[in-house]
Amino acid sequence: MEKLDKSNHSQCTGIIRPVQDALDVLNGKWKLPIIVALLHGYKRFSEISRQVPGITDRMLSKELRDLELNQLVKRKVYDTFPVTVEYTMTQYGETLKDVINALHIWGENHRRKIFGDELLKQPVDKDHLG
Amino acid sequence: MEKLDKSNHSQCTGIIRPVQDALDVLNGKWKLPIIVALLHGYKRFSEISRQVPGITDRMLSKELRDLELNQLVKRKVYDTFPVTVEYTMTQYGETLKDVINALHIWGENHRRKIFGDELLKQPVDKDHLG
DNA sequence: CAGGATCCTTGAGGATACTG
DNA sequence: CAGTATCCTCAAGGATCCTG
Repeated sequence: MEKLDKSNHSQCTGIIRPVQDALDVLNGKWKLPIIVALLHGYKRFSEISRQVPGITDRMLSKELRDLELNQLVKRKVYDTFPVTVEYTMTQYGETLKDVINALHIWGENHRRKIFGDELLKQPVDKDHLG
Repeated sequence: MEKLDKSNHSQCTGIIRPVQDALDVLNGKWKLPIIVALLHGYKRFSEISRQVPGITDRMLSKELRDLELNQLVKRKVYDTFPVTVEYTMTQYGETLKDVINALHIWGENHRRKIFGDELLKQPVDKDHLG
């Protein structure tokens, strides 16, 4: 029974998990567009659907459930006919703004950097940046 | 020929693309562990491989190429025998630290929030958080 | 309106073997 | 040592139809 490989910087490696957690919350094709829509105040299922072009009902439903499980989004059902459902960001969900902002800043700069460089050489690899 | 749907907040929707760009740079199963390893100064292919448990040569090679294309990582070949290759973060790559830090802070708090809540109810859904 | 159920496609990633 | 080449699996996401 030997020591596990805890040498030098294994504690630092522990940063990976929380960072991945944060990334997971935003990952997938639709999470971000949905979150942005909700941060802008859109609420009903069909409204979000319209605000997120291309998404299917199935995915929207699934992703909203996911966001709800992560307590980022709150779901309220109104007993109208047909039924109306209202989605809102939770207060906690709003804390994502900071993260998204950091990503936004870096991402914008990255775009300038990559396109600025590569457009001069080759028609940018489509797999490289969306 | 009608106006595209540019109404109200379509400019704000433009934040989605750069944020996704930033997310793409970090996404996938291995990007982050590799980046963290390199931020800690690990360099040679096999060293990184050891620092990122579970990764295959194929994936490591592929991800490093990807990071290199994004100019986050620099690759240097030394004419030894057998050949030695050294990977280092570029100065630009180091700018990721800020983003990763923001994700880290939010992610750690998220972990506390979700586990703190849910452990009291049910054995946490494995699909929910890694 | 707000979804659920079912079936299908695609691509990320794994396993294994090989090479300069 | 530092990869490439091939084949394979599996899950994210798409398409379509159905319902309270």
